[in-house]
Amino acid sequence: MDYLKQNSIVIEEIKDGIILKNVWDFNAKHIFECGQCFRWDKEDDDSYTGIAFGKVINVKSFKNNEIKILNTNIEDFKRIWFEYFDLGRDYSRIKKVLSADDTMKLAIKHGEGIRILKQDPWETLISFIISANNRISMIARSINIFSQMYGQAIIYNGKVYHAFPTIKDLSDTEFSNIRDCKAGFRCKYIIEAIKMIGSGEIDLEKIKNMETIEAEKELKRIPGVGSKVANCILLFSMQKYDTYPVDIWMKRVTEELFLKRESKAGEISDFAKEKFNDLSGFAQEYLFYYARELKIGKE
DNA sequence: TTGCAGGGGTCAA
DNA sequence: TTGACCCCTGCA
Repeated sequence: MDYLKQNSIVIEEIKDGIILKNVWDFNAKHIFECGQCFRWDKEDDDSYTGIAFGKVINVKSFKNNEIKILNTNIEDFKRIWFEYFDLGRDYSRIKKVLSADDTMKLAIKHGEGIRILKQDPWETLISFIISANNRISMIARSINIFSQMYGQAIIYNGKVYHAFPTIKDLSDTEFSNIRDCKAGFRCKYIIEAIKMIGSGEIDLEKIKNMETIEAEKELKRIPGVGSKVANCILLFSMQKYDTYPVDIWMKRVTEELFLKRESKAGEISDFAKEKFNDLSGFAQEYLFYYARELKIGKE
């Protein structure tokens, strides 16, 4: 099953942006705070301003299934944001299937508006290398500094933002001051990753077209990329929904809600594969958000 | 004020 | 299987 659906979204152009109507299963807070992305900041009006694919936009979701996106137009929506927000997928159906399990039903209730973004694989790779044994606020900060150092400046509302640097932006860089981005021991991994992608030794587009198992193996050739980071890249930027990234939170929540015992990382991903199959990635996101909201497993 | 644990893992021994 | 690893925050 592919869970795709006929799109019934109505697009209306307004001054500085667009309004989308008939958008189901979309909650900005759930989407931007479920751990999949690091470049979206909450504003005072509960909207989120973020940077992706070299653009800055502001997104606000409303209870009546309307979404307002500022600093964009219909053309960019069709070209970039429709796919980025995975608007062609029927999350209602996914939730219905997963809700056959009572525990999942409860978790989904907390994050009912989660959607898995289709992010840029290159940016996702570097971002999740930085995420290893790190805190969210620190990860976001490092990515921001890294972007300021090497990425293109974008002005929006009188404020300067920086696009995540493309591999081209980095081609002649020395990286003598890479440590300024405060990524600590991960800096050496970042440099190695840049070299491997830049030289073509690793081809992310090719990996995206591989089967999940092969793709994970290939990603793990990059230093700083282990199982968890590889699975995040696969899920958040390569549409491999049969993945179940296991970090400390997923270990806690899976043990507490399903396995009812201590277990190893391998056991947890085996369990997920068995139980959720090709919806593992979606289940993972609902559970992750639920676990963090309720601090499950953390005494 | 200082000191120490620990955080959305990975690597090397 | 285990400890080190940058950097920073929270808390004693």
